[in-house]
Amino acid sequence: MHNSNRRMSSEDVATSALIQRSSSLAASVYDAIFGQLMSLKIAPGSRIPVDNLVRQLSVSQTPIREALGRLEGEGLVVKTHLIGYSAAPQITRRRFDELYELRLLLEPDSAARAAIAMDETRLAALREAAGVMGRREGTDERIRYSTFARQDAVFHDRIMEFAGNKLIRETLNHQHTHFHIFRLMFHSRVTEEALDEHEALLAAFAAGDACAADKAMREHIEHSRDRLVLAFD
Amino acid sequence: MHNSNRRMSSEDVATSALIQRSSSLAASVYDAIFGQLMSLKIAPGSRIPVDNLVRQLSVSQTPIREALGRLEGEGLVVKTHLIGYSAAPQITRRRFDELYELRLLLEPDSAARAAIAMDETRLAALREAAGVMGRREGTDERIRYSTFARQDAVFHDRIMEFAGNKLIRETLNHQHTHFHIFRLMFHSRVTEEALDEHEALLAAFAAGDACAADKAMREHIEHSRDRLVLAFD
DNA sequence: CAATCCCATATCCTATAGGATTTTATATTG
DNA sequence: CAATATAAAATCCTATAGGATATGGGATTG
Repeated sequence: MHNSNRRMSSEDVATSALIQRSSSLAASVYDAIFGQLMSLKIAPGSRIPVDNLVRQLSVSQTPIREALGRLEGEGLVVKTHLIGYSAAPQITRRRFDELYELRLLLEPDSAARAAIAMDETRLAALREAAGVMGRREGTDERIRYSTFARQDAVFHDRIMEFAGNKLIRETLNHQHTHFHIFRLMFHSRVTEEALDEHEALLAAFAAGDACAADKAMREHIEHSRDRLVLAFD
Repeated sequence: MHNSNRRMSSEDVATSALIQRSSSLAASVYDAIFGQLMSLKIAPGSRIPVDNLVRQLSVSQTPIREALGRLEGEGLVVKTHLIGYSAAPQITRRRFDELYELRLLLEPDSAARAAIAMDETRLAALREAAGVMGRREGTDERIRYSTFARQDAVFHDRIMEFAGNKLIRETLNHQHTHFHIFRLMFHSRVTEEALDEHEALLAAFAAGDACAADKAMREHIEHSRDRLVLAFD
C-alpha cells in the first residue's frame, strides 16, 4: 500500500515502518474523530454520517465503524439502529451536579495523599503546570480560555498521578473528556480566582500538609462549580 | 412510518417490528461476546480471533469488529495492531487495592444518602435483594457463588440507585464489570459474614440513619476486601 | 389551503474478496 | 542436538458492492 516492492533507504524504514507498526488505520481514524469532537468541529448531538468520514479521511467504512464503535464504548458517541451515529448530547444540569459531587468525593482525598507523597521534583512539576497558566494576556479570549482549560486539566491530572491511584485517575480523566466539551461550549471567563486557588494548593503541597491540601482542593472544586453553573441560565 | 404498506396485527408490531428496531446485528454480537467474557467462556488475556466469531455466530466481520471496538472502548478487550483482539488481562493486586479504595470513597457516602432518601417501597426492594441470597444450601458451590455474586451486585446497585447520583452508579457498575470476572476466577467461599453485614446495612436503612449506613457500608466493603484479597496468595 | 401519499435520494447495514503481516511448523545445516 | 532459514497456514486489515431503511420534497386530493 504505502511501500510497494521497491527498495527503501534505512531512513524510510526507520520512519514509515515504525509508524506503520504502532498505528493501525482504525487508530488513526479514532484520533481524527476524537479531535473533531474535542475541538467542537463536530457539535454535541449532531449526526456523524459514515460516508462523510469516508470522503473526508479517504478510508473505507470498516476502520471508521471500528473507531466509532470504540467511541461509543467510551460514551462520546451514541448509535441508533437504522439511524446511525451521532455525537453524545450536551451535558445536562443534573449531570453537571453529579460530576461535581463525584469530584468532591475523589479529588480532595487524592490531594491529601499527593501532599503526603510530595517531594521536590514533583513540586517543581506542579509549579510548572500551574505557572504557565494565565500568562497570555494579549491573546484572543477563546484561544486563551482553551489554553487555560488544557493547563488546568494537566495540573489536576498531575496531582492525581502523584496521589498514586491509577484507577481514580483514569475515572476522572474519562469524565473530564465529556466535561471538556461542555466547558468549551460555554467558555466562561478565566477568573483570577482559579489561579489563586491553585496557588493555595501549591502552598499546601509545599508544606506537605495533607489536611490543608484536602481543604484547598475542596474549595477549589466548589468555586469552579459555582463559576461554571452560570452557563445553565 | 416503520411499518411499510401492509397492515399488521398489533401483536406483530409488538414483536417483530419493535424487536427489529431495537437490535442491530452489531448489538446482538456485542451481547454475545459480552456474555462469553462474563461467563469466562473467553478467559482473561486469551486471544479473540475474528474469524472464529464469524463461524461461531454466522455473521460477517464488520459487525463483529464494530462490537469489538465498543468493547475496547469499555476496556474489556484490548487490540494490538497486526495481532488482533484479546480479552483484557486479569486484574492485578495493585488494581484490586485501587478499586477498593475507590469503593470506600464512593459507596459509604452513597449509603448515607440512600438512608436519608429511604421509604417503605425502597426498603422492601432492598430487603428482597438481600433476602434472596444465601438460600441455596444444597446446590453446587460454583453455581451458588455465581448466584450470590449477582445478587450482591444487585443489592449494591439498588443502594446506588436510591442515593440518586447516576454518574457514580454508572462508574461503579462499569468497574464492577471487570471485578466480576476476577471474582469468578477466584471464587472464594460465600461466608455468612457477608449476609450479616447486609443485615446491618438494612437496619441502618430502616432507621433512616445516614451515619450508621455510612459506617456499615464502609465496614462491609473493608471486610469484602479482606475476604477476597486471599486470592492473590 | 392543508393534509396525505408517494417517490427519489441519502444513509445505514451486511456480506464477500483480496492484499499484507504474523505465527507456526518443517526441514536443513553447523 | 540446537539453531536458523524457509514455507505454509492462519489471521488481520482494507476495499468494494448490493440490499434495506429512513428522510425529505413534490404532487395529488379533500
